[in-house]
Amino acid sequence: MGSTATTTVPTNPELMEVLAAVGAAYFQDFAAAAARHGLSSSQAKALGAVQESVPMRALAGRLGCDASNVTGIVDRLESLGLAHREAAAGDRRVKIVVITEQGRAILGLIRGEMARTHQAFEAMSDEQRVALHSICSQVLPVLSGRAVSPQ
Amino acid sequence: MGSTATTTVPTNPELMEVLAAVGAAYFQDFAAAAARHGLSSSQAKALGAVQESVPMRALAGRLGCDASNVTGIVDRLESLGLAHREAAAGDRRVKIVVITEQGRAILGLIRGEMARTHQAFEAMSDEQRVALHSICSQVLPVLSGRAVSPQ
DNA sequence: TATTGTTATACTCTATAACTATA
DNA sequence: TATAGTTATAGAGTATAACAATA
Repeated sequence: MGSTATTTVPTNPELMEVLAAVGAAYFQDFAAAAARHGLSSSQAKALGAVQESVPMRALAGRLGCDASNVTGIVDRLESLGLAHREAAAGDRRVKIVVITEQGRAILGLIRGEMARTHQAFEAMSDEQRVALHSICSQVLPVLSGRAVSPQ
Repeated sequence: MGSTATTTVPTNPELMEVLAAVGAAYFQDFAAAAARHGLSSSQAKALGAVQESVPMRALAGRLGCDASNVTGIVDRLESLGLAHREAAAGDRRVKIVVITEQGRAILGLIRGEMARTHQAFEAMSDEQRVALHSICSQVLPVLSGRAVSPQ
């Protein structure tokens, strides 16, 4: 296939539109897969963020929310046996969130069951996969505010 | 530039990771810009979804939420003078949400003030813009469940 | 004094169910 | 009977402020 039609360079608004649509669709697929395992999208997102053990405070940073919210989210993960709190070595104030084996298993299931996402990926050529990954990797530091500051 | 390093084809998990990160960063940029204008991200998303007039029920579909939520969201847009309800011609049950001039202006401001997003786009080459737009457009129908059904 | 985690509070988003007015 | 929109209700996410324990 590969159309040879006019390849006009898309404008910022055009790019924003498709990017927003793809982001929303991806998120819905994620939320639906999480819901099938009894997790809200926030809980599932948190589960993904604790694949490596992390203090409560740092987890709030990763999730982009206030630290007070993390208490409740981790409470629920803990009550479901998907993660637990451990005391930190040096500082008795901090608690470290550690994912359990069951938590890791559920996380793998959720990711594997994002059917539409996998379907979308499988519809892509190798060239497209390489291009998408490269563009996202390049754009991410700027978009997330972790770019090298200008000047 | 353009590295000639090993261009390994990324796996599904690798693609999911960068895509999720880009989507989350984009959404945060959007929510922050909306908040500067006193709108929650849901309200701003709804505002973007009514650029063309749409019945309440259809708006719920576009936002991917239950119809009962739309009442409150449109209530707030209406109280802010950003949209209003109109009676539909043929069916007296349906109400059509219409964006106001002020609503359109605020929407334009919000989109224009997504600084990180624009910064990210401006860091992209024309080739990358074309590739990203084309990939997103191709992938969107599958990801959002509007693909041609197999069989 | 500052920091970590928690609790209390309030607001928004969300889904479910029941209601109304139309069809 | 079915549909569009609303209302009531309850659960979860979120931020702010205040608190206890620790640094």
